[in-house]
Amino acid sequence: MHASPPTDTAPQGLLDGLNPEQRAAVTAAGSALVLAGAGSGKTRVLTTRIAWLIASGQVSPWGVVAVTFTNKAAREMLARLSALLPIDTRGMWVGTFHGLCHRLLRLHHREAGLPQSFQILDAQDQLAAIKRLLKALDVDSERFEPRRVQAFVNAHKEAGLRAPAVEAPDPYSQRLVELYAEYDAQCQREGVVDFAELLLRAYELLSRNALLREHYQSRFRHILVDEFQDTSRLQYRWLRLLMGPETALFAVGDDDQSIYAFRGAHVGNMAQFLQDLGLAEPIRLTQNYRSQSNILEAANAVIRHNRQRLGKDLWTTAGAGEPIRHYEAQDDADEARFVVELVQALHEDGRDYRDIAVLYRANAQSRAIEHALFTAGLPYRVYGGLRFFERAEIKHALAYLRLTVNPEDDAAFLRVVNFPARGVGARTLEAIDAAARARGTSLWQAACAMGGKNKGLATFVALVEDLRRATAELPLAEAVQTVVGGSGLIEHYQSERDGAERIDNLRELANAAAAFSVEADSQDLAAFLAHAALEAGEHAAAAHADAVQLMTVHAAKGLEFHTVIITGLEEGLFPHENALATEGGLEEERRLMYVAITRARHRLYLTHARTRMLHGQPRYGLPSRFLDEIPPGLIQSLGRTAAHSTPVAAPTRTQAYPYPIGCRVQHTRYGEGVVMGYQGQGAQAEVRVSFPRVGEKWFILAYAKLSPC
DNA sequence: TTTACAACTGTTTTT
DNA sequence: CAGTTGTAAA
Repeated sequence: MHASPPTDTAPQGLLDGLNPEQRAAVTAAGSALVLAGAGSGKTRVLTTRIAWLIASGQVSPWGVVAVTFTNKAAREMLARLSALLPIDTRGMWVGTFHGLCHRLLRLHHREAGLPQSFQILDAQDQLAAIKRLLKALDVDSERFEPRRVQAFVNAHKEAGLRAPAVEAPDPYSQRLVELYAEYDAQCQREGVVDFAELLLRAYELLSRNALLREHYQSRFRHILVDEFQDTSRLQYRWLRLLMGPETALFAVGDDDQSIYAFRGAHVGNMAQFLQDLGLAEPIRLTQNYRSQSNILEAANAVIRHNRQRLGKDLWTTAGAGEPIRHYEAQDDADEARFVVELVQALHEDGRDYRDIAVLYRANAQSRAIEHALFTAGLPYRVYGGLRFFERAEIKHALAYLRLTVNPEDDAAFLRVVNFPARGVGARTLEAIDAAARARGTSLWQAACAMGGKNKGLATFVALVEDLRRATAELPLAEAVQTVVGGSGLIEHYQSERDGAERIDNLRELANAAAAFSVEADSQDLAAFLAHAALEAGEHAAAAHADAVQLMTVHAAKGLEFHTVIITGLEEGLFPHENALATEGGLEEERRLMYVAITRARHRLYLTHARTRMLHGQPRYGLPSRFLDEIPPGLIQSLGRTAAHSTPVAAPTRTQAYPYPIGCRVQHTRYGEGVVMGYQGQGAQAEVRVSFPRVGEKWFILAYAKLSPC
């Protein structure tokens, strides 16, 4: 069980190639805080330290906890670790906060007051559960918007507060607190747990159960945390609970990359940590191994505008590199066209598509760029958006699966009791609900009791029982296949216009289950369902294909690319207007910009559009202040002409429309109006005109008798 | 009960 | 503009 005694050579070899600061961090005795700038080799330090601790016999793999922020980072850490050391990493506690808390709760579900096969609600499920609750309690969902209730519940759980502990100064908050309590009661009844609950429940489990706490405290000798600046107060308190007198906490973070305050991240944890453990100074890693110095200087210059920081400047031995290039686009379509032409030009120079990332502040911005790349025939891959396990058809299939594990799962029941439609409508549902309420049972039990009354309902009950029986003894992948096949979902989507992709996804679900059972060495359906909720599924198609990478700045954190294009640099968009209204919002937006810039190794392009379509309306934005914060000497401006001098004519290029947007035109019937936009090509092309009295109208360009004024 | 369509509304970032 | 919600008709 214990690691072999230290050998002189093995641990030393691990330190080869590290700079003095990195080495100090890896070998630090006891607890330490590492302030690791972007591209300073933070992940390497973290994994090397674990390897070094194990190889030098200071700890066994069994005594290590490593917490990361994303599943991807956890996987990467395990992969690097097993490359450094010949150990079996499967028993190690490496994962996200949510993943580790989930593990803890599964192991000790009884002590945590949860049923053995408790299920996890993702954000979508949680919202649905709240809507259902509001309806059941007959709450005016205009006054108590479901999203707001959800935010209220999550914010307080993340602060470690249960409903009775929440202060409610006014009647409105009082009602919210009541709803919080009701929501928790409903979850408890149904045996489900939301994301925030995973953390809070795990925290409470350890804080209330001294025996359990002491067990883990003496077991875990080294706790390592990645992206420490993104931990919440509760997460930090959880870590502290896990620490015994002999436990060392090694936290790596960068306050300049703290971009999740909106979700409860508390940068103050870094200072708190120093204070709690009596540490004087963090270990600073400031040498950057990623970017050319022009890029680094731009990043340093931007982040220097923030007041709230621990302070550090990145440096590099790399050369200045190319200037940063800035393009001012006419509108979002022009911006997208610039991206297309740039990608084509870079590719002709021999650059792989996968080396190029297009970043944006908000997901909605991807559409225009995707459209342009698609029509130009360029390969691209979009990160984020709807993930595999979040797709409606997958959630339906998962609901059937959940019912085979636990038919009392009301949320799953409601999701599929009438999907595909089998004649169980609102009325029947009301009756089931009333019966369940009267007898204090789950919807499923009520449905079973009144089975014969409604033919569709009886079919459904029989179906779920059949599936349950049929899958009881099957290995995971086959069970999934059986349920998907028996659910009738495939037949349903076959009759739908664009159901083909959905059917493909349903088939893919069985593959995902097979992959899971190999990877996790488990045939447990409940575990697979938890995996689906916790890891919404990167596993999208062709991760390794050569394609331009499209993602939000948030999603780009931790990644790096040869070339980065940051789009939408307009006031109101980046920095986002909503952020400007909140305390400290601007500084967080600036950190976001800092993260975006530091993703680039060699080339950085910045674009902004003078007008951008938003909610179907044009919007005018001034260039982002972040552009002004970059020293002018580092930036080269690309004029419109320069961009268009690229010989490749993008096939996306909007055809010549007769009147520019904003042009005043005369219509024979409605009089004078203003051209707002166009749609379609050739003979079907339509024009949208806004008239003072009648509002906006669409006309077929070829027929509308318009003349310029 | 289901379907079709009109009206309305809201849009930051996510484990 | 798109996704959701509500109302009317089949």
